[in-house]
Amino acid sequence: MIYHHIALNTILPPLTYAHDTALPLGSRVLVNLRGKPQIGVVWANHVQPEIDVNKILPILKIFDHEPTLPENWRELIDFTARYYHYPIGQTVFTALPSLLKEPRPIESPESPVFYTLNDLGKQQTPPPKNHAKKLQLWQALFSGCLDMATLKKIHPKAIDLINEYKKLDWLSICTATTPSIPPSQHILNAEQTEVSNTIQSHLHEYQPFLLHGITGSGKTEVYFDVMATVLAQGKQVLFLLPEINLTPQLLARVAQRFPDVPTAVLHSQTATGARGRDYLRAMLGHAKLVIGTRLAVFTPILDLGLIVVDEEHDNSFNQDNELRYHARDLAVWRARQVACPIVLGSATPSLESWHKAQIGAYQLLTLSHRANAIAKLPEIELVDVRRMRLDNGFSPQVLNLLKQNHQNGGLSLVYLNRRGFAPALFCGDCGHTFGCPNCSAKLVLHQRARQLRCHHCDFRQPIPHACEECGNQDLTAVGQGTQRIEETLKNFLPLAKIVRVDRDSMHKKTDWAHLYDQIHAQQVDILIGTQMLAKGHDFPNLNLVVVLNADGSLFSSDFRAPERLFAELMQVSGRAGRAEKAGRVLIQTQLPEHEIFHAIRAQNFAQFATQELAQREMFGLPPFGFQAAVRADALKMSDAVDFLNEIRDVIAPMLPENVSQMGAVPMLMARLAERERAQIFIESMNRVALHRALSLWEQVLAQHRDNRIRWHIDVDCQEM
DNA sequence: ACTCAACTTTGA
DNA sequence: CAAAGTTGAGTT
Repeated sequence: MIYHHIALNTILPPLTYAHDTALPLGSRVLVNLRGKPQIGVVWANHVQPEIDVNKILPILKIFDHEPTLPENWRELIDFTARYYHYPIGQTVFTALPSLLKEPRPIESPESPVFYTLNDLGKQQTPPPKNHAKKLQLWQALFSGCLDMATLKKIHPKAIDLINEYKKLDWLSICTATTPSIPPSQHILNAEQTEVSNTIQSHLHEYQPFLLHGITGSGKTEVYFDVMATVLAQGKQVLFLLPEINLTPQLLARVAQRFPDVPTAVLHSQTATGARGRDYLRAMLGHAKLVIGTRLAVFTPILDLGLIVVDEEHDNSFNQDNELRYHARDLAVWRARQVACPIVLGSATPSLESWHKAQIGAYQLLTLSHRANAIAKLPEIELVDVRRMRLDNGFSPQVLNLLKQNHQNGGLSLVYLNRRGFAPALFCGDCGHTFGCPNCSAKLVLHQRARQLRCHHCDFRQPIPHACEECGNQDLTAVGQGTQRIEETLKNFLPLAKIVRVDRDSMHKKTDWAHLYDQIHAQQVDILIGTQMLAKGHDFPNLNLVVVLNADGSLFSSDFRAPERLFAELMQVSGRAGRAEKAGRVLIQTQLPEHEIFHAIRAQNFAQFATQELAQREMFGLPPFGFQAAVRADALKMSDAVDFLNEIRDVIAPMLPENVSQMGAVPMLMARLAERERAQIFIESMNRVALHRALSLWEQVLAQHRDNRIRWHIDVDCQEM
């Protein structure tokens, strides 16, 4: 009997099961767990059983005929589980697409077949010119080796023609091919060429690059130029991007630049079947280009030659529930594992990556000019609103400019990172504000839906007519949300076509396509939007950006708040002036003297980063020190706090040197979904020591089980 | 003797 | 974690 460790979807380490032969590691199997059949993955074989061999159950079913999950993927999972202090089995299950978690065999995708004209075929007369598509197809077969999907794109009846040519014995058929990469239509400028060449001189080794390129500097063209080389060598490329919203745009560009490259797309909204299929295509090496959001970092890839992480500073790469991982950091680990280059690109890099570039761990590459030579960086002006009477959140100056720009036929963007109508409802008599019953957040007024809503737990209630406390009927909406801004502007500029873009107005993919059509047809005068609109979108005519109420976050106690604000403001400013029209940016602020605005006005990331890193170094904060949070939640805050402090005191005497533990404190968002949350920070200048301390916490937490309290560990936590 | 929910243990 | 086992107060 051979004993195996099988990774299962539990918090337990892989469990022991028996089979009469040794099964290959990474096989999918079916085993009984507590009498119920469950899918598992073979994690080790020939193991010495640690429990009574009579209790060991047989493996019920082996999905042989299926390709096994490769060794480097299993190493990635092992590392992820270890680094983020999360059970292996559950890590496996977050890394697998649902198709592979189903207890039935999967048909692995057929090796794609490629067609090309053989010598006999090439001697034939091409189809006549009046059959344009037929001729195109013939030419494609003459010069390249293509699969059916690509051929169908050229000519919808490709199947019939191929069968006809096959009968005539004009074709040769091959099963593996390096895709043909047509030469780029786009000519890189000197700076882009230099950056691309630098990356390409490190193609077969582990080398992380931090590509710092200002907005509109053409980072994507650089990625594509390097990708072309890697793909032409037959190697695969993993391309990560922060949001699903951005995939269609990128895919369109990919389809144009790499029409013949088989591509896999992996994000949470790709359908189960398609995602499973693309996962396998990447794993078997059929898909050469693998594009996706953070979860795509777990895709097994047969022959990885390059990783690109676009907008590497973006927080969407961080998963903040269940398995709390950072896809950018795991991507760097993968690059090292397979010895390939990785390009982290951003206009406002994370201070972690910037610091690594400063100390030489990453190679810094810079794009300092806009790719479109006519496009100028926008001018950024601050509007000091401290002593100003604002009209529904607008300074007179800003309203004037919006009016002017509309009259001149320009496109404006009003940016406000707050959706809804107003962020709070306020009683003029007693000062009562309406809070969420489940969270420590104010309810946001949604005028059109006639509701108060909590943006954290989605609690909803109809708008009350009177104050809960004093019965006063005079309730006022305080502050601005995108809906209110929309209303104000519609009154102010009744002839302007105004479109609001936020989570409440954009539900479907088609909404985005529609918006793009409208903008390109110049049917929009003013866009009002949140973050959603600021990220990565390209609106050529946009020449005025207005930022309302920029500095709320500077009062926050989260040490990353300035970093986020800087990135946010650069991001949204960068939307302006992408084409020939010069761009102008106005930022309304209460804190015009704040240090951060010097760097913002100068649009100088390096200056900002230097300032900010000096601060971080002084306090031993990341990236100089390493930290993790242990969080607990309970019905009562005091239970959560006491629980954490109790465990801290148990650990204190065994704590490794140079690790420090703070006291437990309520989280910034202290109440969420009817539970109260506390956290304790564990910090060290030494990563290994920090992990030893965390393993200790894991052990002690497991011993102190208390079912009123739920807890988790968050390594390199991004939210306070 | 029996029921049900709260609490504890266990999984191979 | 989630399911099955254990316990014990409260019925019948």
